[in-house]
Amino acid sequence: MTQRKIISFENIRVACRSCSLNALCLPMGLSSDDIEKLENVIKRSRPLQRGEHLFYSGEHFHSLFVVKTGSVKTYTPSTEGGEQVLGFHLPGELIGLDAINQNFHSCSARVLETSAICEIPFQRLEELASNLPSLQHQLYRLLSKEIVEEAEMLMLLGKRSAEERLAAFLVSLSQRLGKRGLSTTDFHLSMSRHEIGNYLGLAVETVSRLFSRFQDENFLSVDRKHVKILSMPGLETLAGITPDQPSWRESN
Amino acid sequence: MTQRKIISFENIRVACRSCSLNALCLPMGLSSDDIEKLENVIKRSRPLQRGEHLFYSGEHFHSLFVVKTGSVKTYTPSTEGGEQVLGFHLPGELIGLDAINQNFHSCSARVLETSAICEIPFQRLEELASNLPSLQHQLYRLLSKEIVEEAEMLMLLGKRSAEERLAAFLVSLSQRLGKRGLSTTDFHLSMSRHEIGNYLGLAVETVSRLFSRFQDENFLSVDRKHVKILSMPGLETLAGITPDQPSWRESN
DNA sequence: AGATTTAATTGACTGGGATCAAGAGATGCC
DNA sequence: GGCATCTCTTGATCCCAGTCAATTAAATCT
Repeated sequence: MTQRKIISFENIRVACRSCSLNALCLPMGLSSDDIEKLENVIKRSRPLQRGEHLFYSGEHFHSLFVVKTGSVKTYTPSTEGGEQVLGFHLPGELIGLDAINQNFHSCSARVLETSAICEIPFQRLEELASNLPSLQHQLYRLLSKEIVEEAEMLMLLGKRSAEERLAAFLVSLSQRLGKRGLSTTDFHLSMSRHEIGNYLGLAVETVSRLFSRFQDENFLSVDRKHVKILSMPGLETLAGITPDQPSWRESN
Repeated sequence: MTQRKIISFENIRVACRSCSLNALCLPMGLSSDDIEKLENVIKRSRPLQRGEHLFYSGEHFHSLFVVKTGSVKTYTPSTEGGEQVLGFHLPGELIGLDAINQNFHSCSARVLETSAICEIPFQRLEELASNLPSLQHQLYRLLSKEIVEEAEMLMLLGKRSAEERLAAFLVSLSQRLGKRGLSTTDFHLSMSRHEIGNYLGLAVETVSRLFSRFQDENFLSVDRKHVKILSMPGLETLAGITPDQPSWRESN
């Protein structure tokens, strides 16, 4: 079930230039020449199955990872089997940035469904970035973006009600799927109710009850892990989204 | 009260090499030569008074800031006067990393007491980092460190009780003061109860009650903003600190 | 296909912490 | 100095969401 990690017996050369994610992913905004140099550094391994880990908390840090297809959750295992889910990661998202600090991973990363993953040896990336200012800047940006997103999450956990949290989660997920060319109103949840609750600081039962209520109130229809959003404006209102948010929040 | 920002009419050259913080701050681990190059980039302005801002949310990003003396809080102002406090920053800590992402500050930074601040124009820092791999790495590390710290905060807000939150806050503050050569058991809180509560996702009244209770139970004595910790082990227990934490959490 | 385990839903109850309210100190302002 | 404002403390009450418990529905195993 929780098998050991990537055995890269087959390091396929990655072609970022022909990858549909390159507008969202690390190569975002780089020149074609620079992307080519980046490709030489990136490795791709066999697909991982649900339950496999990219890395474990405490493990030595050597690579960052990017989801190519599928989804991944990151979490900090706490003593006594408990855990705190830190995030759910969709295609194009970079994982492992927390590990640069101490050369150890401070969280674990587990695949939620069969997923293809790109691996980026950090030292080689760092060397490359020294010579490519635009890549260096892109890396700073991605680190900074993670900080901003976690800060938004702090706000959610510190100030918002259960209803606002789940609504905000669904709206945010919908937007992220949209950026990847998928439906914003009709999608599949790759994580369990338990994991959603853990992520949002809520009990499973609360999450379940809220799904039922959102359905009763015709904001969405839910069948097991399949969600159809029926009223996005309604959900946004529940999420307490203030439409005065400046446009710079929209990016990537 | 909320005056506009730093008017650097007097850009004193900063001498990081003779600054007592250089073991904690940006220069950490750099060679003396590299620190000298860094000094050429850093500006210092007149001291700021309580209530003045380093920057406001939404403002254009040009510089990072480091607290030299005093303390600063960062927060995201939300609609209707509410706010979420994101952090309290002590000498040697870098502020503004969230702004790299979008070239806008996504939070505001306000001085809690008269403070000296070093300003680091980011573009010049970035250029310098391209040529100094150790500085480049240090920057990645500091960004990563912020991510780890926010993740720890997510855990606190998502899973811990009010008692655990306040105890953890005090233990953490004590440790950070200790690293700066100050007393770990006897210190002054530069922030209000309200700000502590906001930061920890608690009501002011809850914070106040907990201070009283911790005092009744002889874990500490508190007089207004002055705190004396009487039983650090006791507080650590309240904080739910598992002493099995590996040593790599201890750094900086 | 049937047995076992795990995930999800729903109901009943409880409690931690928010909210409301009042009073006591501080601090700032003419 | 004295009035006003803001901060902090303490008490009383309430309610949101957690916990406990039971049922149903899926997924996994053999």
